[in-house]
Amino acid sequence: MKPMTIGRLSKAAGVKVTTIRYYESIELMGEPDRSDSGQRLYGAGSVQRLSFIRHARDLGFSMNAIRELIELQSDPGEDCAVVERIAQDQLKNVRTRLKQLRALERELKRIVTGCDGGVVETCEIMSALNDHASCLSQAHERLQAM
Amino acid sequence: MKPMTIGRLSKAAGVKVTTIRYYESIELMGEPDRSDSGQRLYGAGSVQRLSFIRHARDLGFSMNAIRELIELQSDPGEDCAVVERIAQDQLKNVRTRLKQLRALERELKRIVTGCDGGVVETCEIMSALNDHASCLSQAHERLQAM
DNA sequence: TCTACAGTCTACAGTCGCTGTAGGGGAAAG
DNA sequence: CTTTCCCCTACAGCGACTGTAGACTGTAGA
Repeated sequence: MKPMTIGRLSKAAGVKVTTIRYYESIELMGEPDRSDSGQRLYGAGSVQRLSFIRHARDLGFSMNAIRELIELQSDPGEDCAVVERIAQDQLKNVRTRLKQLRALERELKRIVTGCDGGVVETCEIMSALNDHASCLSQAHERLQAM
Repeated sequence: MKPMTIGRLSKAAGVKVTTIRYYESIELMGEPDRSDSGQRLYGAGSVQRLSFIRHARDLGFSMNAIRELIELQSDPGEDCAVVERIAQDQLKNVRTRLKQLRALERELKRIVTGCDGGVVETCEIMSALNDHASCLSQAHERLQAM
């Protein structure tokens, strides 16, 4: 039950010290108590919250989504349809991204396979990059991070 | 054969004006000629180079990889093994990411399916985020953009 | 008690690949 | 000539952190 320093919290929750301070700065974590010398002191609740954040990040949720989820957590009586909506949205994002990446993989494989040695001038990969209006770019599906 | 302004180049290559200027600033495009009033003037070669960059970006290559590829282009006699290596690396990146995303999708689907209405307090999604040391986080495969 | 070293603090810059904004000047069309 | 668009520079901002600098604190061994 004794409070822990940021380093111990970091180990307990598997989140880097700098990241914890960052979460505090964007108000995802509340301001912790401080020791006389100004060091942050955390209780067990902080481990719980950080773990929650980490799990959600592991599942690809954005910070905004996580913020929403945390707010919902403090409203335990609320209908969980909102939670489900957020999770469904995330699942949709992942599936969209999967589709893009699969197209990417096909195209890259095709291009790489076309190369059978030689010099840069005649390299099929280079030609593909130069000339080929690939299905990807035609579809205007620019690669973007999630 | 007459030179074009940045706006025309933008349309010809399918790359935004601001992005072209950005590419110039990071020295991916050389400095173009200028009109008397200081407007950038481009020739056909610039369309070619921008298309190259765009195709490569569409395939998810990083700017650094593209920079390497462009340097290789000006060395047409070089062995294209380097080109192949870069492309293979990219394919490997894509496949790694695909694996991560597929794991993500499975996990998200599992979690979402567990929720069958009710209030936030008892919501299975929330419990999963709170308590579940998911296979994803165990594997320390943090989601990261490509 | 001294010393060494690990941990903590703040504040700010950098990452990537752009995008957006502010505040101006120049060029083409009616 | 006026309107409307295009172009210019310079800089801030995005997301989700990470890294750096320089100072202070806490702890363990000699």
